[in-house]
Amino acid sequence: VLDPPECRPEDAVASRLRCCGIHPTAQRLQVAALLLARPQHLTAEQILAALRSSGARVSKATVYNTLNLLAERGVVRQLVVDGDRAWFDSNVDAHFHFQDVATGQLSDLPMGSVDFSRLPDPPAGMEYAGIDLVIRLRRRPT
Amino acid sequence: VLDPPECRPEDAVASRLRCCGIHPTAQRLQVAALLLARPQHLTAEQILAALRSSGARVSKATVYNTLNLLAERGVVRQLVVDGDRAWFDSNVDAHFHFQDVATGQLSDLPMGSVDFSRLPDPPAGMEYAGIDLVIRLRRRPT
DNA sequence: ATATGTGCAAATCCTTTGCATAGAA
DNA sequence: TTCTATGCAAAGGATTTGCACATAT
Repeated sequence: VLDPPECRPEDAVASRLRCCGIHPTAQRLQVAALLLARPQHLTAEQILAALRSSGARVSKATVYNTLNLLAERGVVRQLVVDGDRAWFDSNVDAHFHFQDVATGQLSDLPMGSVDFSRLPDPPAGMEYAGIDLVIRLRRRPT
Repeated sequence: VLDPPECRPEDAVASRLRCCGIHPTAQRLQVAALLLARPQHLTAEQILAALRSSGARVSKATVYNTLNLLAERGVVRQLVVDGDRAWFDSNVDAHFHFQDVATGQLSDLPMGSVDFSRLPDPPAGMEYAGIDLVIRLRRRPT
């Protein structure tokens, strides 16, 4: 992945937003910086709570707006693994997930731990837009 | 898959429910018969609408209750492919899905069209509870 | 000025729940 | 009876939306 030339390397997050044509406002920077801080999966609610407890002044609407915008531009990835809520993943590279069915907890599959020896051709006139693989886990009975 | 011995082959749907310990009431039979009629993916809302337009007397709550019950007992399978709504799949055998990202439409992957040459070991103390694979599709640009 | 963000609260949408009634054993 | 299922309407929770205000260029 190459950085576009117009990308000046000042603040990493800010420039990453600018690169995608996202105006880096205070709230957007806070949301993005929090989520992108490390590989993780967070819900909108978790992000809102974390920002507020760290003293940030952000509204719920802005958190949602921002996360949707970031996901749309490919800065983060939105995951749908259960019907309850959306998870936002700071890792946009191709990777898959475990989910503990009891707790809902998500974790990344180890890199390279999945390999397809066969995948279907897309139906006529269609092309792949992505592959979502979720391995559901339960506690092993003793 | 063997039919339990106490399963008399009268009405197929009714006995399938009884086999799972589900009391086959009128509404449950209607919901199950509609969904199980053929391999398909339907939402609760679609099922409710279809039943009502065919003259059935069912409430939304009962449709949800019934679908949850059927899913719990393994008669149907609940799919979570987008955050908007749950889909219920009449096919409970292991299989995967295409989803058209534009329309949300689901379809089954051709049987045997996916093969894993490598899958991760479950984390310590955990075991596989299932694998959900969704291949997102978009219209191919011309 | 003029475009764009932001916040708040209300609105939506899907799904669940509480409770009184209807039905089955 | 006694237990279970149903219907209705209200509740719930996540997400979106409308609109006035604040902000940045």
